[in-house]
Amino acid sequence: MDIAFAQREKLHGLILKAISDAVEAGDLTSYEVPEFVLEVPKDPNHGDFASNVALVSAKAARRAPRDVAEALVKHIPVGTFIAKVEVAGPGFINFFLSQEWLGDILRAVEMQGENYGASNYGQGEKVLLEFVSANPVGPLNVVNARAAAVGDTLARLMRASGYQVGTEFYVNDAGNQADVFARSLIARCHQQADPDYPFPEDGYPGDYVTDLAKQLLAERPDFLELPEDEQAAFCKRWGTDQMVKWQAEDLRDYGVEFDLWFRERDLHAQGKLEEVIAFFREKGYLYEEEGALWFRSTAFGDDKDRVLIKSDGLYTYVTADIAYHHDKLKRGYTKLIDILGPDHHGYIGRMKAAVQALGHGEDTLEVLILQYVALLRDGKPVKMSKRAGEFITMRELVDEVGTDAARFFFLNRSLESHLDFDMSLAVEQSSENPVFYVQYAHARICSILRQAEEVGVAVPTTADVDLSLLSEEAEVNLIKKLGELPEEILLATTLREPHRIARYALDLASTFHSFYTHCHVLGEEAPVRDARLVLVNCVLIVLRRTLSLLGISAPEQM
RNA sequence: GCGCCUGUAGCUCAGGGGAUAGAGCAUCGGACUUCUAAUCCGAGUGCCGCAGGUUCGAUUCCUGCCAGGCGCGCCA
Repeated sequence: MDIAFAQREKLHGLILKAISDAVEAGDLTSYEVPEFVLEVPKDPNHGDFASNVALVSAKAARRAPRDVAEALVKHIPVGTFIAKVEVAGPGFINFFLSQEWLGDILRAVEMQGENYGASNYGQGEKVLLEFVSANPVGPLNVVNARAAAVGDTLARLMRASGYQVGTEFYVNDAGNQADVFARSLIARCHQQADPDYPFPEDGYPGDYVTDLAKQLLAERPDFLELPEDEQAAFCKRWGTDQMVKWQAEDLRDYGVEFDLWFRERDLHAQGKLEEVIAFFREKGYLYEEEGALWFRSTAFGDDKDRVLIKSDGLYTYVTADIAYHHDKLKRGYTKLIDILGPDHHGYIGRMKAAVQALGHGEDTLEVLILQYVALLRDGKPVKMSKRAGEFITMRELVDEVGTDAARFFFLNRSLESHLDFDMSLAVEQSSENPVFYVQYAHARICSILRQAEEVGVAVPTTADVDLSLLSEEAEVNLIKKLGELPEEILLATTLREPHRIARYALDLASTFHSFYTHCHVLGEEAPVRDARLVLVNCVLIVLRRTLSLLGISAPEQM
C-alpha cells in the first residue's frame, strides 16, 4: 500500500467518523453522505489535503456548506497525525498534516526504489494493448510515432499498476493493399531492366519500393523469369516481411518493442475467419444480400450492417479483424485496448458490435482515438503528399530530433489534442527543450552524488538521518511532490492519460531545480548534508522511475 | 446530411463540478569567486468560441449554434 493512498484512506475514515459523531452529538441531522473528494490543493495555503465533503453534503444535510464544515471540524481530532484543520472558502475543509508524513514519503521511495508508485490495482487482469498496426506497405509515419509512444508508455503504466499486459502490432499482410504493394514492387523490378515498364496507377510511389526491388533482384536474380502468379505471391510475402522488419527496427530504435507481431495471413492460413463465420451463422447473426454475406452488427449498436464476404467471394478486412479480436479473447485477455488514428473512428461501432456478438461485454473492447500530428518547420506546415510519396517518416523525425525529444513531445500532450510538432523548435532550441530540463535535473543529482563519493561521503538511509531537518520550504515542496507520483501513475493508467506522467516529470524537475538553487547539499554541516543526501537520492530514484515510464533516457552527465 | 476530435494568455498547451483559471515559449528586469546558469527569482497579459440549461457552485456536465481538423466503401 503506498503512502498517499494510506493518508487519504485515513482522512476519509476520519471524515466519515466525524459525520457520525456530529450526528450523535446533535450538531447535524442524519443524512445520506454523498460521494466526496479529498484532493491535494493547488495552493499550499489550503493545506496538504482538502475536502469538499461539506459542500456536497449541504443539500442532504439541509444546512449551509460552511455550517456543515464547522460542525464536522469540531469532531475531527487534532494530534499526532493532523496538525491543523480549518474551514475555508465556500466550505472546504483543509487538513494540515504533521511533519511525520513527509518522512513516510521518503521511506516509501527508499523502500520501493525503482518500483515506487507501483500498485496491484489491476489485480493481474490480462489486458491486450494493440497499437500502431500500420500496413506493411511503407515506412511508419508521424502518427504511428505518436501511437507508438503513447501505447508503449500506457503499457508500462498498466504493468506498474498490476495489470498483465500484452502488446501487439497487427500486420495487414493479406489484404488488398498488400496486393497493390506487391504489384508496385514487381513493376519496380521490371523497371530495373526496362525503364518504360508501366507502373500501376494506384501503386506506392516511394523510393523505398525501388530500393526494395534492387534488393530483391540481388537476392533472387531469377525473379523476373518466374511465372506471374509466383512473382505476385513472392512479392506479397517477401515484400511485406521486409517492411515489417524495417518497421520493427525503427520502433526498436525508438524504444518500442512488441510482445507479438500478429500476421493477418496466419489467421487466413489457420481458418480463423471461417471459424468466426461459422459461429456467427450458428447464432443467426448473418444474412445474404446482393451476393454478399452480411453481419447484422446493428443488432449490437452499430449504425449499419457490415459485409463479411464480398460478392466476389473474398473476405473484407472486417472479417479478419473480428477473427483477430476473437483470437485475442481466446488467448485469455479480458480487456482489449486498441489505439487508432482519427481516420478509424468509424471502426469503433463495428468492432464493439463484433466483440459483443462473440459473447463478451460491451466494455471488453476499448478504443482510444489519437488525433493528427501536424509537422511544422519554422512555424510553417511541412508539406506532405502521400500520393507523391513525399512525407516525413517516423525514422526521419527521430533522426532529426532524437528519440527522447520525440517521445517527450508526443507524451506531453493529451491523446485528443491535435498536435503541432515544430521540428525546428525541438532541434534548434534544444537547450530550451523540456525533455532536457528533466534530464538536467537527473544529471545534476548524479553530479552531487559523484562528488560526495569522491570525498568519501556515502549516501545515508532514512534511518540514519534526522528527517526533521528537511524543513525549508523548498525541501518540503520537493518531498510532497515525490509523494504525488503513485496517484499520478494510477490516474494516468485508469484514465488512459499518459501525458500526466510527462507533466509530472516537468513538475518534479522544476521543484528540484528550485531546491537546488535554494539549498546546498555538500558543504553543509554533516546532519543537514546527510538529510539532504537522502532527499536528493530519493528524487533521483523518482526521476529515473518517471523517465523509464516515458521510455526516455536518464543521462548521468550533460 | 451524419459521426469523431478541437476552440483557454501573442504562440504551443494543462486544467478528473469547486477557492484568485495555470505552465512552457516569446517579451522585460534581476541572480554565477560556492554541489553543472541546459538553472533560479521577479513582472505583464485572458468576453475560458457564442447562447441557453442542470447545480449551492460550470472553463469542466447537457442542448443548440459558430469556427477549424478528420472520417462516413463489398479499401485497411
